[in-house]
Amino acid sequence: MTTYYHEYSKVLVSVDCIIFGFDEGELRVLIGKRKLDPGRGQWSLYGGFVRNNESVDNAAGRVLYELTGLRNLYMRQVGAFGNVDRDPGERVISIVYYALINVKDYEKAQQELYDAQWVNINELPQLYSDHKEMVKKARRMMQDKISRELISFRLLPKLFTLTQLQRLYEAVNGEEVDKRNFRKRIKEMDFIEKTALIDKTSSKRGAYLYQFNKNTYNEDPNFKL
Amino acid sequence: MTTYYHEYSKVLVSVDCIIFGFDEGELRVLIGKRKLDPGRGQWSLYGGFVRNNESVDNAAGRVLYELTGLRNLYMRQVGAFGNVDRDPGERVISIVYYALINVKDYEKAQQELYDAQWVNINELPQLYSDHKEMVKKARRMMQDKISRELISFRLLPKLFTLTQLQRLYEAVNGEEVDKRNFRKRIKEMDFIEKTALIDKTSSKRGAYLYQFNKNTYNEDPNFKL
DNA sequence: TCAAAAGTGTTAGATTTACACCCATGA
DNA sequence: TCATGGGTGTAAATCTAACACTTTTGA
Repeated sequence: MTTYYHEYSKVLVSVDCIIFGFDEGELRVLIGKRKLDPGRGQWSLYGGFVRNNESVDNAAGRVLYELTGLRNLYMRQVGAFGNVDRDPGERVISIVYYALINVKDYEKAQQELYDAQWVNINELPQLYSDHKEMVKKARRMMQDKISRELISFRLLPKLFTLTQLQRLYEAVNGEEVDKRNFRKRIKEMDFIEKTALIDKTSSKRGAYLYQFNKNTYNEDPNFKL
Repeated sequence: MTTYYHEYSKVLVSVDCIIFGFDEGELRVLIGKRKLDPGRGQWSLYGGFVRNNESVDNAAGRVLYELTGLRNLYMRQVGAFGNVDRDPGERVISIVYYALINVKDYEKAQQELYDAQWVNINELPQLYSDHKEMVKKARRMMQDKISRELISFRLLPKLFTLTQLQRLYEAVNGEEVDKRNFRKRIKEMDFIEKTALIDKTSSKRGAYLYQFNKNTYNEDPNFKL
């Protein structure tokens, strides 16, 4: 082992993940009860320590995989939280990520295994340490991102109705929008394609199902959901 | 010392700073030749290791102070860079910040002490490790921020001309804008105040000097420079 | 007197917002 | 038959972008 920087002290580094899901018209976050001391039993984000042989991004990917059983989730870094006393146990610098998942891809079994709960982002209980702050920052960054890049499909099933898409948009931004104006904008986006299929789960008449076409979406420079 | 997490391994954490300045119509970054091995002599950002008794933010503030002699600089976190092999010496996770400084506040003596150089952001030489990537990301974040929040005054002298402000705007965004349209927008911003003073350094006729008034600017929700 | 930067308005086009009714269906 | 969610267009208002000439003054 090299020792270039031997005079400097090392510190524990963890990753914490805000897992966003969209269900029943609500933007939700996956949280659980903390399973180790200190703070055992408190509501908390899912996290883990960064290992020697993995990048920080990979550590986050691993934690997400362990929890959800899903690989290659859409995931972005929120930033580092580094106050000296942020963790009551010992000094830990935490690097925070958010991930977007389609709740239907996430198995019940997996959820029960970790005793994970989906909670409406506006109704979060108290969370361990500075996790609430992390969620706040993640939400802001996700809002920003979702309006600039085509990522909403990560939160939706392959096929979705325009009403679902609108509700997602509203849940993310925390404000309602006009149906006609919303649909007018969507109609101009070639990468949101109407299929011939009809969904009847939420109305008697039924609503057309749409899908994203990532090929048609070539980093459209004017994209703005 | 508590030992809650004794089974997990620790790692070196550093901070690296992108210091932005604006001079002669150019957006510039402060870099220097690396003074320690490995990589001694290569162009590099300024950085330092996070100590046990300081938050990560404070570590960045300290590094900035050591280098520039200035306290309470405007500073924002860019994010964590955590690839396993990013530093050729030993594993180091780096947390990156950018800072904005008014080049006139930065003393020559201080600059010579650290052998620091202002370099046009579009003409950077090769930089140590992943520092070039850090600059790229910092620039994108700064662009975003400067158009949403009143921070440009951190890069300008107290008094400035509208042409200077426009050049700053153009240097940050990398594209020219129409003078009349720009000035029209500025005129609507109450927190940019015309003074009675005239600056004659850049033209025979002279240009009015303006100043920012932070009091008038109450987090204007519609701000968009 | 002239070169160089400062300063100043108008208009066409594009974008955004507000707004209300009919449709299809299963219960 | 009726309650429920799905679907559709137009007009006014606002915002954005393009564009050119006059002023001042030191060299």
